[in-house]
Order: sequence, then structure tokens, then C-alpha cells
Amino acid sequence: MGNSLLSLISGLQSPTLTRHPPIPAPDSDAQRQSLPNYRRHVPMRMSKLFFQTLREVPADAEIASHQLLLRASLVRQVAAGIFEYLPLGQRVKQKVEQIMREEMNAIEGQEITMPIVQPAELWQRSGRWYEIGDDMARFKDRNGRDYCLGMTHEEVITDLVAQTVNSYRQLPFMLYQIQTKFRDEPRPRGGLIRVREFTMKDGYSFHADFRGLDDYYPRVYQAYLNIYQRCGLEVIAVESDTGMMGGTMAHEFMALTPVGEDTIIICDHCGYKANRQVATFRKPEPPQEEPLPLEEVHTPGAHTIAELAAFLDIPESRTAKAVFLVAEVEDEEGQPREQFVFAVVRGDMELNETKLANAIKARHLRPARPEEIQAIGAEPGFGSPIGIQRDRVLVVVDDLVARSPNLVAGANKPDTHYRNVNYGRDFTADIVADIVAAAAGYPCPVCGHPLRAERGVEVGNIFKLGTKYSKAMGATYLDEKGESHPIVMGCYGIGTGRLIASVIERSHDEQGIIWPVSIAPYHVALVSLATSKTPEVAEAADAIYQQLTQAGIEVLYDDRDERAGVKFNDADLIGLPVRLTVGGRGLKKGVVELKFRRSGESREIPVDDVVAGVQAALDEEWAWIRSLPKEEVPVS
RNA sequence: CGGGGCGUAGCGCAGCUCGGUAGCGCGCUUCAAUGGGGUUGAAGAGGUCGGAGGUUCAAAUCCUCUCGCCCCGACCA
Repeated sequence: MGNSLLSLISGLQSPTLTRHPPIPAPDSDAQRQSLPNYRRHVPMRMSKLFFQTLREVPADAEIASHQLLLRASLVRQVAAGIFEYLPLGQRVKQKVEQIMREEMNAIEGQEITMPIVQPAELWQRSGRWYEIGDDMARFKDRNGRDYCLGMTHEEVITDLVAQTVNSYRQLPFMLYQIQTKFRDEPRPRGGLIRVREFTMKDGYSFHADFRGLDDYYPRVYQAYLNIYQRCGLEVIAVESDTGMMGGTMAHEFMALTPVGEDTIIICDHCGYKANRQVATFRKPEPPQEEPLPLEEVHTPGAHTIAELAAFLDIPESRTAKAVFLVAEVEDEEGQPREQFVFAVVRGDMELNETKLANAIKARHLRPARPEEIQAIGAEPGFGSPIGIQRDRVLVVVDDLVARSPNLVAGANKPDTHYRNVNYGRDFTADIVADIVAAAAGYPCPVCGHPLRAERGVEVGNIFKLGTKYSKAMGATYLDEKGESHPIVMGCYGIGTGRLIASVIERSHDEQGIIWPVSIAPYHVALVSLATSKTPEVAEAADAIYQQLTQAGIEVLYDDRDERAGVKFNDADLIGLPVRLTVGGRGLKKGVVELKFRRSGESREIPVDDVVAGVQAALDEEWAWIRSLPKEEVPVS
């Protein structure tokens, strides 16, 4: 790369630049006014482009998008989860960001820029300085003051709004930015799917009351759907966890792909869909039986539900499973303290820790250590709600277990279980709630049809925040009666890099990327097959390059002295939607070849009418994007 | 943070078991031929073998420590 960089720089400075045709003058007064000193679309010859496509797959890249981002020379990794965008990648990023900008402006968003480096004081006021662990990068300045790198901007923007807004007359409004965030993730992975430093479009809306937020929220939802469609990315929106953010409603936008980190539960019949963290399902009716007498049974070596069910020759659904956790909860004074939690779910089902955390209003959950389990009188592997030190344990029982008669459960003694355990008679709970994870095959909570599970990448979220930050940061306003109220907030985020990676995951083939025209780094790959013996081909290609550029078409002109195969392979790898091949063969017939990257369809268009032919082809690509299915915004 | 793997030229890798002057392919430079799907030949440039310490006459290779990167899991405001 060093050599090519040097030649690039020297090329820019040397008189050899003049061998290229001069940049054509703007062809209208309007253009002249809007483009005073530069051209909107920087035309590019590949002989001058800073890039290096890779034939071989970098060993560190496993998933398709990561491999292709590197091979097509869009990005380069600098450290774990930290990337640089090269010129081609930068153009994609800018196009995505421009789409986000336009859609945010369309719902009256106003763009601002907030700092990456933020004073600790703001985060101390919200409390998150103390709540957040190592994910936040912190440092001191030369005077010893504490700072952090912004992971998100609720604190900064709420402080800004608190200082600016006094009256209901100033509400509502939405501010957004496209800015770098840093989260020191424990494990970055998957190229741009999960990184530490990333660019995010984050928006925040401010309303006088919840009703105002409720009215605005669907508009953001719609704007988000517009963004994904315009980027050529199919997503599904799912309900998501509001967690400890104190909000009332949240949605995530998921790009379905097997490399995704989240699981989404979908009903094909009625359209129900939700993040697995919050998905519910219709629980089966427990058998109608009279409670039988409690009975101890020797079960040597049966540590797991599967072993237990096999040993006793009963279905797993007739067992109860104990899960021991330690939760961090707030006591009456709002101080954090650890609480031992004993969760009971039916043996054939999985505990959903998010549901559990919400049920007990816990900040964090972690698995209990064996010594902690024994300290409350339980036996790991044979845990039971019967015979534990009840006063030291918060018992949470799934509602299905509470309704199921005569289950088999542990006895808190090695190699021993109880038969005919019945809720109410043999044990009680502090809380009975749905704490079980939905899974594929379970009945839909709405219509009862079997649910399906898919993997997805979260490419955006929208969130009704409420007043958590406005209260903490003192963002209040006076209403018509002169009464003070906290401002009601929503927040809305999309990660640019993750969106780009998701597009590639869903749109590529063996040869390379297949860009949607809307975010392709250029529209047309103009491949010249000129050789030293066919200067007329080079002249024709140059002329076509000029015509297309003047017509406002974004052309990446492959004028390199390379073999046809090299150029074709690079064109496929980079994946521009339309490839135009200028060769001696076609020129003799007065045509050039136009090939669609997506469909592989190829057609010959007359040299004399190249611009029209290319424009027609690009129109088809734009039409394809508009034809993508788009979800409806649910009426809330 | 637990488990696994890997650090040797820009990229992909061999060499390490059994210490003895660092190799291959791609890419890059120059020349020639070739010229519609990664062409061919010739000649070149390029490496503190991740780092530190140790053992040894001698360390890419053996030992100790350390740093980095990838994957699985935990975590994910």
C-alpha cells in the first residue's frame, strides 16, 4: 500500500495530471451557483483511487460482510472493534447518513453535533457514571478532571435542553446528530456488526407530556422504515425490552440474518413478532389432577432435567427446574443491594432472565455461586423451593408452574427429588409471573399458531424514554398555568456501520457485494478494455466517462492497465449496480455492454446513446428498491 | 471474565516436534510478450519472526512473563 500511496500522492502533484481531460464546466447557471468550487459527485478513475482489493480472504474475517468489506477495500481494521473507512466505504457511509439526515429532517428533526468527550459531571448527575462499568472509557484531563468518551448522548442533550427550554411554547422538538460513539465492548465481533467505536445517528425528542410523545413516536417509526427501505434493507420491527431505562415502549428494527446476535420470535399466521427478551406465548393448560401426597424419591446422579425425566420415565413437562441467581436491586432508600433469587420454571422450558429482571425490578442478574446456593439451604443440581431459608430468598415462580399439579422437583439433598410437588401446599412464591422464554414451536400468544425463531441484527431502536433523564438533569418547563413539569423524552438510534454490514450480509454472492443503487459507492462501473494497441477504445471509454459524469451519473472508471479478468472481478467484488464494458468487439458494432450486478442480465446499448441506456438501467435499480416490501406502522 | 485458536513481508501460509545465516503463493516494482473473466516469462524490492527476559557457542524454533487479534460463552444502557 505504501508504494501505491506514494504514487498516488506524487501523481496528484505531478504534471501528469494534465493528461486527464479537464473537468467539464457546470452546464447550467443553477449548477454553477450550487457548486461554486467543487463538484458534487467526485468522479473517479480507478487508476487514482486509494484502494487495494484483496484476492484472498483475510484470516480474521469469518462472516461474509466482514470478508467483503475488507476484500473490496471499504474498511480496514485498526484494533479490535475499531475501523477506518477507506474512500469507497466512506462514500457508502455518507450515502447512508444522507438518507438518515433527509428522513430525520422530514419529521422536523434538527441536526446538531454533540461532543465525543464528555465531562463526568453530567454522567454523575444522571447516576450512570456509577452504574456503568468497564464499557465506559474514562480518563482524566491534565488538571485531573474526570471525563469519558460518549457511549450515548442522553446526558449531554438533556443538559442542553434543560438550559434552553423554559416554556411549553418551546415544545415539542427533535434534535439529532450523526456522531462517533465509543463503547468498550467486552467482545467486538463480526466486522462492523459489533464494534467499539462506531458512528450512530441518534435522535432525541422532547414533549410536554406523554401524549405528545405518543403522537410523535409513530412518525419516527415510519421514518425508520423509510430509511431501511431506501437503503435496500428489509427489516422487521419488533417490540423490545424497555429494561431499566424506565420507558414505556420500545421497538427494535431487525435485519434477519443467521449471523445476528438477537433472536426474534415470529408468528407467520397473525404477524406477531417480538424480541425473544420480551416475547410471550400461550401457555399450555396443565393437566387436571388432584394433588397427591408429597413423596421423596431417590434419584442418583440425576443432575439435569433430561437425566431426571429419563430416570423417572416422565416427560420433562412434569418437572420443575430451579435456577439460582443473584440480583442487584434497590432497597427502600434507593441503595443497591444484592438479593438472592430463586426462580422456578417448568423443566421443559427456559428461564428468560430479562422477564425475571423486570418482574423483580433488578438492575443486574448473575448466576449464583455454589457456595451461595448452599448458604441458603439449597443443593446445586437438586434445588428445590421446599426447605430453603425462606427469609433470605426471593422466590419467583412461573405462572405455569404455579398452576401445574404434582410436579417433580428437587429436594435440596444430593440424589433426591420430590414427587407430587404442588404450589401453595408445598411451597409459596414472593412473585408469580411469566418468566419463561418463548421458543420456536410454542403457540403464538395472539392466535395460537406455532411460533418461529429467527436470528437478527439490531439495526436501530426507538424508545419512549419518559422523564428519567429530564428529572435527573433538571429539564423542566412551565405549562400554561405556570406549573413546572419534567419534559417527556424519546430517543432513537441507528448504527451506520452495522446497517452497512447488514446490507452486505443480505445482498452478496460468491463474487462480491451487490449494492442497492441508493447506497452504492458509485452507480456505474465503467470498464475500459483498452490496450496499448487499441487507443480508440480508450478514447471511446474516456468520452463515455465524460458524458456520464456530465449527466450527473456517478461513475467509477476503471482505466487501469489491467487484464479484463482483473477488472471484471474487481467490479463484481465492489458490486456497483451497473457495469458498462467498453471493448473493441462491441465498438465495431457501435455498442457497449451493460450488465446488471443484481440479476446478471446483460444488454447491448448503442454508443451514441449511452447516457439514456445507463439512466434507464439505473431507473430499474431505483424501481427495485421502491418495490421492496415495507412494514406498516402499527396503530398504537 | 471463562473456554478454544492464532501472531513469521501488504494478504494467505510453511518452517517450530528434532535450535545452526528466514521460505512459498498472491500482491508490489522494472522489462518483454499477451490482451473480453484474476495471462505468461525474466529480473527485483520488501521481514526487529508481536514484545521482554531467560537457557545456549548459537533461538522463529526450547523455557518464563507479557501484549495483540479471532471464535464460542457470559455481558450488551
